[in-house]
Amino acid sequence: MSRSAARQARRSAPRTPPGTPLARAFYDRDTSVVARELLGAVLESRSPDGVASVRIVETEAYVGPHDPACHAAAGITPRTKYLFGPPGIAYVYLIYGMYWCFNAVTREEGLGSAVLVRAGAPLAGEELMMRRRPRVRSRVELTNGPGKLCLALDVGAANNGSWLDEPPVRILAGDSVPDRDVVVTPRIGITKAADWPLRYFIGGDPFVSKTPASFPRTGWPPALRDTSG
DNA sequence: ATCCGGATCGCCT
DNA sequence: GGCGATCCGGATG
Repeated sequence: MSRSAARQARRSAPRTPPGTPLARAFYDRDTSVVARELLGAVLESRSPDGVASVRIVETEAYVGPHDPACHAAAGITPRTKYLFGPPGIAYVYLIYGMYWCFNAVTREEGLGSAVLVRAGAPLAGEELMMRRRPRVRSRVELTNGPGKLCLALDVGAANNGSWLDEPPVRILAGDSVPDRDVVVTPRIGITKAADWPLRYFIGGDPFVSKTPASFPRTGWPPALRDTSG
């Protein structure tokens, strides 16, 4: 192991063992860091129909009231109530009157910041997810978007405000994704703060919702480059 | 491959 | 009255 690799390993010190829920303290940190570190984690939903889970491959950070694209910028409403709740709960909201979007609330209670989970790769319960999305023809359409993900996992209003370390919807530690595989770009589908680079995805993963024709392999954090050696 | 409109609810001006 | 952190189906190069 090289000197820099050893440094790297030490910096990412106490990893949660794969398959165990991420601790509530995991979410009580800078929202962009949480967004980055949720890549590779497992989003799992349990229902009477069975268990379904995905490996998270795409996230976006919505960093608080100073972020014009964040729902927190409009203040507390019945709809955004849980966005302002404690870190480690779900914020699930209805978009376009029709689809649900799933977020993990971050940082301190009352700030109003969260990570949108935009896409995942099926791990368990793929048949169940297919049954929930009968019109889907190809495998990637199952979970390659925030609304699709919620349909496949049956995430909706009932999960709003619930803790993410407890069923029915949990986030579990998964494999760690190396910086060289992480791509950072502006968030998509928004018009305000459209150039803020707060979207994170695993480069080349087929389940990413929209992959640019070419994207920088900047890794993460963008400024960190190993110049030793 | 890309563009467009429709569906439909919460909250804004 | 309008605009979304979207998805789907249909029309068009």
